[in-house]
Amino acid sequence: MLKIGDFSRLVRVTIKTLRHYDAVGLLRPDRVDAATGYRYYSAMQVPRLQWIVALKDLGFSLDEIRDSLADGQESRLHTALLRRRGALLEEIADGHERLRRVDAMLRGTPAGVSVAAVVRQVPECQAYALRCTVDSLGQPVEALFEQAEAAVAKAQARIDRSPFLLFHDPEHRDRDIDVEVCIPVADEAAPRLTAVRRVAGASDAGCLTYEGSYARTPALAAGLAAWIDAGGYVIAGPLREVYHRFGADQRGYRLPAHRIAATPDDYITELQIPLVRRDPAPATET
Amino acid sequence: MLKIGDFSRLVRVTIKTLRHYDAVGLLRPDRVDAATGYRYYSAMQVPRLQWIVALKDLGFSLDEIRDSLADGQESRLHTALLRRRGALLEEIADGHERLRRVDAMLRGTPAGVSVAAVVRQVPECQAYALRCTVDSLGQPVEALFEQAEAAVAKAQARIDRSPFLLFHDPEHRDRDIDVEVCIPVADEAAPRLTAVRRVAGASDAGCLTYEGSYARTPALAAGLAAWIDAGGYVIAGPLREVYHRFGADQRGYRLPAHRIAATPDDYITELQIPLVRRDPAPATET
DNA sequence: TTGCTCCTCACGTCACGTGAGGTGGC
DNA sequence: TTGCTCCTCACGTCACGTGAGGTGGC
Repeated sequence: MLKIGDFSRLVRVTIKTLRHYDAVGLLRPDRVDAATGYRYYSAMQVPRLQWIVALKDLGFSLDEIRDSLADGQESRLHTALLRRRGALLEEIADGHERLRRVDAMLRGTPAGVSVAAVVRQVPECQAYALRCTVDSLGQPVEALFEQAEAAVAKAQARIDRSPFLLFHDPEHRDRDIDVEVCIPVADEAAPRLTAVRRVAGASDAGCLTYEGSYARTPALAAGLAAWIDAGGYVIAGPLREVYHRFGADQRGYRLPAHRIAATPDDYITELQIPLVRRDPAPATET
Repeated sequence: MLKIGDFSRLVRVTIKTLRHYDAVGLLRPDRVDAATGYRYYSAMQVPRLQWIVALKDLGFSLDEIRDSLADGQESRLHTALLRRRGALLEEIADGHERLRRVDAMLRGTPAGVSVAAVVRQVPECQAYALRCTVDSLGQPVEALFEQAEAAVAKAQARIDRSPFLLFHDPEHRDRDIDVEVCIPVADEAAPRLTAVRRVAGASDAGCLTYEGSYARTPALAAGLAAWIDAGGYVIAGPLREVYHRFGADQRGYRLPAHRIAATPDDYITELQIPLVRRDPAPATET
């Protein structure tokens, strides 16, 4: 019989932890003195505690450990280990993904550059999409959006996600701008619509959200371009203009109220540009 | 100006989280109505929140994020990202190590085998070591331990870790057993002693702790051998017998009281055998 | 007016760590 | 007897989530 301090030294687990395992029923002392409350452990309990420590190091919760080590449940332990194996593979993949992102951010934030735009991931989505060459960004684009919203509304495919405009033209020549109007739709609604396609996301996109009328866009787009260049990035896909909150004059759409702005001052718009690093080498070696 | 619900939808962050960020001072609303307490956000706050989300996804704590995003502290962000990069590399290495261990445990616990012994890591250590060929495990080994403990005590190098005996003989022929007596010593004490060496650890060792006299050892060692075989392991190094608590008859040693057993019934001993998997292929593919 | 949104407590989560304040055992 | 060990609350950590109970605004 070992007092808690002796057992603690033997297995190199703190007294507090042993008391906690007693409290949650994970490892009960062999005997507890009724008068003093002193806990007495047996050396026979060492293997069980070693299992607990080993499983905890693998990332199991104490509840999972209790279940896995239940008497007569060896097969549970086996399946729990298999599940954990899968989870570990995912964690490792996540780690690589984070490493990629931290490297991207290191490139995007050379010490001293102000934090105006953000590099982040933009998810892939499914959208009702109309691509067209237009001669101006005003009325023709608006007409395309009204047409698209009408089709989506008719199919009851509208979801509460912001519509956006893709600029396929790398250079904005004054005439003949190649744009694509996109309305995100629900996956299950796709069969009811023609002209639905998957719009690719971007693992790194420079993003800039602003409030107010579209008159601000050109200046902000120029600022974003400068920021991209200063951050060591190169543009890797079409610019996307995302309309988070927009004109209520377009009444044909059935939209939730929070999507509708009463005046252009209340518009909320986001510019997103897919990026890749100019120099593909990692920022620092360890 | 956006009410919290609108801002929440815009940035896809829950209202609860936004309130929490307000409470901890990470992202204060642009304006708070004094009468109603309503929070109002501006679209200008979107980039900051996107930074917060991006850094949180990388594993930063909210405190670290607040520091990293402090005005005029762009260099802090840069150094924080560099630190995080190093931490991520470590996390990935840990993930691989855990994966290796979970595979080892999957091999060590075929469904249905009872959990008597444990596969775990045994750390490397520095020890005062006397290697000798003896003709029995009784008196000659005891004499070696007394000699070693005396030397260690004289150099004041004793630390509170269990001494152990290594069996270099793969087969225990009746005569001429090649054993090594080891007393762990502190790193900084090494120069004051001759016969100190680094004793290698094992990344996977079959471990079995028991209480009582050494008469139990042969039966338990045989059981351990059977368990190893059933688990698909092969012995990969010398057996180690670790004396966690042992005879008080050896009075020459200056030991903490919890190391000394009054009777052989109170001895606590552990058998450890380095192992490798018989079949080096992973247990399961995902 | 109804229903929706917003508010502020207060408590729960997870695996313990950190005292406070008191007692048993050599 | 002193000092060491052990005990039981009770609260803190971290980043929110989950109600409870109540109110503002269209």
